[in-house]
Amino acid sequence: MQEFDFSIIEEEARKKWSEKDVYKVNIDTSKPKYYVLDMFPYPSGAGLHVGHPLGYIASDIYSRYKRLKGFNVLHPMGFDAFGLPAEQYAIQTGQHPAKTTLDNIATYKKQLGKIGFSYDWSREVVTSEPAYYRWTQWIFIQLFNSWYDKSVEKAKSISDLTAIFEQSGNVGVQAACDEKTPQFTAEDWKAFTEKSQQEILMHYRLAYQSYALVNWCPELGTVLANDEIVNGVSERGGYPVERKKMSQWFLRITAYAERLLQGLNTLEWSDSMKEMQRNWIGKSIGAMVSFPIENHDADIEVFTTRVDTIFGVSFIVIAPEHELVQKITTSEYEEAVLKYKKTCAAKSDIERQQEKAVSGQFTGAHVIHPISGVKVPVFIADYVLAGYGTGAVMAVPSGDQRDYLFAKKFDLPIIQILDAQDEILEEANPTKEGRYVNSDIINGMAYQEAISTVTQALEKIGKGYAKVNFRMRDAGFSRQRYWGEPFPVYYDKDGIVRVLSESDLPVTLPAVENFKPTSDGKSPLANAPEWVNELGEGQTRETDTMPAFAGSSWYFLRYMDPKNENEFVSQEAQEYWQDVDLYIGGTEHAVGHLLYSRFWHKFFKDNNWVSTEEPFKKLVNQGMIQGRSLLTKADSIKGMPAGMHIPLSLTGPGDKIYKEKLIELTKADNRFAHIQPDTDVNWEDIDGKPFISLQFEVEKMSKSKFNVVNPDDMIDQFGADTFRMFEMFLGPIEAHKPWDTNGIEGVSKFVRKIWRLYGFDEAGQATFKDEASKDELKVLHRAIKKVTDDIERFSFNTAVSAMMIAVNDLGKLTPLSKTTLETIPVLIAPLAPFIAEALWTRMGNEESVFDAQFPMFDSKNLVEESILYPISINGKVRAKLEIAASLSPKETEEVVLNDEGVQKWLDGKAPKKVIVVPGRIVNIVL
RNA sequence: GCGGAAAUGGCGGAAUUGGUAGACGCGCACGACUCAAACUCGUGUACUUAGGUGUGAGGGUUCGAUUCCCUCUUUCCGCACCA
Repeated sequence: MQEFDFSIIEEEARKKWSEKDVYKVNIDTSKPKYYVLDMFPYPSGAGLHVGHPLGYIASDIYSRYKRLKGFNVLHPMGFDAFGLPAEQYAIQTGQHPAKTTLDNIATYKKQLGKIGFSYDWSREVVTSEPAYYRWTQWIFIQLFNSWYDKSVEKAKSISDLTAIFEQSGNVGVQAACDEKTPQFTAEDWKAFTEKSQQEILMHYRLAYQSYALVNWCPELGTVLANDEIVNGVSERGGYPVERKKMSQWFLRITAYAERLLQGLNTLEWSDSMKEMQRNWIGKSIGAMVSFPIENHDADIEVFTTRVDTIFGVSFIVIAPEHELVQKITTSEYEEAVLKYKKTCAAKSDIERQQEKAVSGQFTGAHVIHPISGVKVPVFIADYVLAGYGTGAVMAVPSGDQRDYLFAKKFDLPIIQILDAQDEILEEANPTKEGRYVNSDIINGMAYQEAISTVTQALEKIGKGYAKVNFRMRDAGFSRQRYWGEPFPVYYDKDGIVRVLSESDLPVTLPAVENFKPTSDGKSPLANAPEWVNELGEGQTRETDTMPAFAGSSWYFLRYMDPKNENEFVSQEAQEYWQDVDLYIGGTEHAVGHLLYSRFWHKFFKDNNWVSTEEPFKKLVNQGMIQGRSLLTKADSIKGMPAGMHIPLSLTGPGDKIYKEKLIELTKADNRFAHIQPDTDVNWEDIDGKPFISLQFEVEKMSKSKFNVVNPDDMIDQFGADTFRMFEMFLGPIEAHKPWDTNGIEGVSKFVRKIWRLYGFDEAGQATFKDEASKDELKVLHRAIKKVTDDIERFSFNTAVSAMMIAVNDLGKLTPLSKTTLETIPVLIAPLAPFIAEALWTRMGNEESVFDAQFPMFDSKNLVEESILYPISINGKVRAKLEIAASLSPKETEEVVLNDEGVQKWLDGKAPKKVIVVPGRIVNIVL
């Protein structure tokens, strides 16, 4: 009998696949298309650990399955190669990021190759290659040359807009634009200088430049997008972030806010993922209300979702940074207001969030209630955020807890406005129930009526209107970094912003010697003056670069037509491949990449460059594979309450570490250099050899925790098929689960059992019989049904289990029939491609197993007799009993309805379906 | 605080539409092979004294609930003074 050796069959299968170019995919209109996409990785220096391939294995199983089912499957892979780590590494080592990136890509491809993925590598995309990023730059130019027409909810060319301006100015234009855009007539427009015209157009462009408060990270020397900041510090590195006013590029994603929100309803994404995007977009329906300022010719505008509570307003609060603060503060309060503003400015965002104490300052100013005419004081307080709504709120202490606390502290009136509001002596009651009281024109009304009555009253006097507000901000698109796409932009001698023409693309990154930002916050590209000035005539290039999400916002389209030099994707390729049917990746991109991609895709749709409104139909988020760390207990080492991570190799017998090994570790790892083994450590056995005991913990895999498992080691030891199936076998694809190498033996055994079913003789011939027995067919078809169902519903762990059961059962029936032996390889091919190909070849097939047809389940094989049994009650046939397909007939020999069941049934109250088991009910179809 | 997901043996987990709870694997125990061990193979393995009890806790709907509804507890994830 020929022994199973995974290294031989893997080699053999690889050779066959590459000779036959099995994974090459082309447009084929005779077959339905299916597009399976992985979130492409950032090629970091650390390489892959066992957590990374989880999603790739799942997508590979599904695309192989779809292919065997007759679909033309697009399953590409590439690299998201621009980004901060490569640049940080370059600063530290002086190595060019292009080189380290290429090295890392080579490592990744080698690792991915071992696992046996069915990628069509001829379609590989690397975002940092000029042939790719020229199209990223091209898309930027298109965004720059577009505006958003709200009247038709669609992006249009900027030349359409200038035509309108020349005709009739901007009065009738419903555009997504800067709210401070001045109004002008056609005559005004024509009289403007070109520079002024360009400045006005900046208020409309979908890619525009603006001075704005941005998130500046001094440590990284760059601006960060909102989603790159976590808890007030940078996502990468955890450095503090401050607000700074800078000239920056932005993308007008807010124009698409409503469409991005509505589109979510059409997607097969997890609820939590959609909810995260909804929260980020943050739509709230409410009203704008203007409160005229006493003794000033100005109003304070507030946004509120509860305009019905307007008669409960007892004061107004504006953010300390609000632009009216200086203007309205009376001389009496000037000093106090200034002092308060200073204490607020000194606080970082985190401090401001953690600070729960109520604080604020009266400005001395008052506003007039627009309906009741009551005089109301104006305060500043940092619980009102400058960045949301108008940076001002109307305070209703009876209905809002923050307003309530503020009113208590400053001794302001708390007005009950609804009869259902009780207990407002203790806290605010935000109810919408009951009838309004103390509320002028809406007394006695209910919520809905009150809202519309107040809104209409405000509209009539020009002091308010219904308004939808979004929390989402426009996306900052400038980074002061080297390793990113240069903008196809320059400034002419008059300082006017110009984009290059398409024929000038790509704008390639210049060679620089210093990758650090300049001390005044300019991008490292400013260190290459020749490049900056090479256009001549006093023209200078933009030195900022694009953020990491630029290249990843459209890469999935490039895979459709990766070599095209004339278009970013051809019409033909795009019309065939359409969109991504299945997208697999982590949840960390919930509001970054996945939102920006949807935004760009909608922009492309407006221009008819793509044919779908959404890029990713179905999204599956793979969970994290956690590592098992060994660490010291809380009280073992002074100053390390969280415990100290210990490499497994240094532990003694049992879960403990001896003194000499710990000293070894403190010397080898400078993170622990401060530990004094004699004084800081509570040794457990001073008499014999001192040690401290350790505990296991399940946490994220990371080098610093010594809990990383390398997939290469696993594959060398157990083979790729075993590795793939074990990763799936760990649990549901979407769950977080700990890696436990012990369990891999079970899967390894299973692979060897499959091999043994073929009973290979000395000559490598399988032994089989002519006819399949009924038992054999039953086992086989039960497996076909279960594996098919499980793969369809992404339950790959149970699909592996189903195959294990089948192989165990078939093992008892050897020798098997030829039919069975030819079916098995195709059935397991998605899960274990190498052994599948090996067995397929050994059954005498020239072509690859992936050119075969996935086996069809035939229910005839599952039962021996008829599957319908009549049931009679009182001599009358009332129903037919259907045996569940997976049950064998003998299990349903005795069918008895219990008394209550029969009675309910006779009363006509029986459920539509009842399932009966031995001695009980199985499945009654009425 | 708000939103989302979840809680099942010693462990990872299964139960697809409300129908035999604990599949499959690990671990453990016993047996076969072996001088012996490892490997491999086989058998058993939720708890429990017969009876019974069991899917985080309590209640409800149902002939029947791990599954549906209500209340609560805990864990993970996301957002967080959003007016």
